[in-house]
Amino acid sequence: MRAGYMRRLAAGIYNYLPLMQRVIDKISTIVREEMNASGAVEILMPVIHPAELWQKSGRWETQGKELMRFKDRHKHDLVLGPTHEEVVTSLVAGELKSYKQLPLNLYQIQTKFRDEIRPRFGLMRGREFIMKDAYSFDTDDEAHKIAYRKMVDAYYKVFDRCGLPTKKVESDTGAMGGKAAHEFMVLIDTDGGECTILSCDTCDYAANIEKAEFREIEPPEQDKELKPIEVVATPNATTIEDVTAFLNLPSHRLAKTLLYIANKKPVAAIIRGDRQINEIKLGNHLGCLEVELADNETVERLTKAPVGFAGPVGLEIPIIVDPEVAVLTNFVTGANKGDAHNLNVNLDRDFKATAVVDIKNAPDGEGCPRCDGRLGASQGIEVGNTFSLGTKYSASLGGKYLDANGKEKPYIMGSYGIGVTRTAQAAIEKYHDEKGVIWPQAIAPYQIILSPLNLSKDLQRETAEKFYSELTEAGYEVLYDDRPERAGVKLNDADLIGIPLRIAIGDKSLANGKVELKLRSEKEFEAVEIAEVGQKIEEFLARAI
RNA sequence: CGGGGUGUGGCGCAGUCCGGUUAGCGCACCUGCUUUGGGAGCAGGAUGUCGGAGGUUCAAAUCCUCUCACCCCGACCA
Repeated sequence: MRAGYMRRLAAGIYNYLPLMQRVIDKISTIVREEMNASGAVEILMPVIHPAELWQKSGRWETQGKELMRFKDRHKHDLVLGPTHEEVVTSLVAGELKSYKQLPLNLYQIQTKFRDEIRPRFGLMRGREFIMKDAYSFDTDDEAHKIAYRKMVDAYYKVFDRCGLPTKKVESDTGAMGGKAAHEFMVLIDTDGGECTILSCDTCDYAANIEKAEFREIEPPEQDKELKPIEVVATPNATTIEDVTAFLNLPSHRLAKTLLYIANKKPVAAIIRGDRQINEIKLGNHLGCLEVELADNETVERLTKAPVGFAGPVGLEIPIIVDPEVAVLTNFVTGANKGDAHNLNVNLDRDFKATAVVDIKNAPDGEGCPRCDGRLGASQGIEVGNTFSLGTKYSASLGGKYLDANGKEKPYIMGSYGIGVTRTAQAAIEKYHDEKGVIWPQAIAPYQIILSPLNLSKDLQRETAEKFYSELTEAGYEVLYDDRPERAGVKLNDADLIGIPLRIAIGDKSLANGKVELKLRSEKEFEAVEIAEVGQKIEEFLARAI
């Protein structure tokens, strides 16, 4: 980053320079305070994990290539920890034997590793990042709910204190497993978000697009009577746009057939032409973590037609149909023949569905699944997540306690993450202008930047030095720009690094016994009598984000 | 994983097609003088295994082979 906060060392791996280190420290402190207040206890676990733990939980396989693996000199498989469910469970399994020792919540703040397929967006998706991870252990679901609630409350407080109001949304559990999950999203107006969320305009339903459901919708206006199937020539029309244009039909009267490879077997997914496939929903239905679009060769082998003309009629592989398609009549599909489509296709009469399940992204503007409201899409950055894990890890890693009746039971667990470096990045993304960053004061590296505009003038230098010692004495964090640079350089740099309050000391105001206070978030400065600066600082900072 | 691209002082680039003096330029850096309220001017100076290995050649940043690293796009198209 240009402002001197960090430097890239390798793809997705960064050095944090002094300013960023202070920001990380501020965020960590807030996180620590709120975690401690919620009753969680800080520990520190190793970065390197033995592969056995990951093999026991099954994530050695399911985490796939994202897991950083290596071997030591004895050829033992080791892992650089991306998260610590396995380690914490095995730790607690050795310590906790009685229900009297529960509930328990352990957390740590530490560097994590994920070998992202494609690191990008700086700290958004790095291969190495700092995360706070907490793990709760409870006797039963009721107790777990209380622990979960506490974490959620603590998360709202953490992000509010950081100046980043968040929205809690439902999310997919992914490779983490377990029962339910939420993500904490910072909403971004511009297009800086890394994922799309849908939220209801009436109730508090909100979900990641990976997970979002919506109310069943009415089928579009269409024929009541089933017409016989008809093959039409559609030369070179391989995309939905081509076919709608060629046949002069709306795209929602078309059904697109996508061929996937799931667990090494082909499967067809059929959704309306105007919808987008949701591979996570499809994968969840099929019971696998990753589904992959079939390559062109496979498509041609299965459909006996070039890519672009796939259809369900005559396909001899499992066919998953989206409910929106199931209610269509006389729709259009590929004909499994080059340059041809089928008209008037109907489910059940012309082909059988292996399953009818929701496998599409929830479209913008559709009905909320919980109330009469409408869903709207917005961009967000995920800064925290919470998972109800059930007994997935405790059962596989021997995490058991004795209950009041002397019976052995696995703990009910939860896992809770806050991306510390990503929170910093989210703040930058949310609060910046063309000149640079505008930090919320709670996580700014310094509260005040002191900028004497010409250090070669004795009066300016002496005034600045006096301010620096007095303000520091008074408990403010002050960055003193004592570089012998020109005024323009210093003022631009001050804007760039985004310290909330700037005190400029220059001849113009100093001649009247004044210095200039300016908030980074505001346009105008105010010349203030030197004697009144202390009081004015309070007023200014109270106004800042 | 597929496609494209780039590696040359600290940073950004030119030179490569068509091999041939001492490998240039801008910014940054150092010294001096002037300047000093929104990214200063002049003068002088330092800085390079041309990503790496091998090869062709009298001669390689330049041609050939291999390799490494990084960046961008795609992998939500049927």
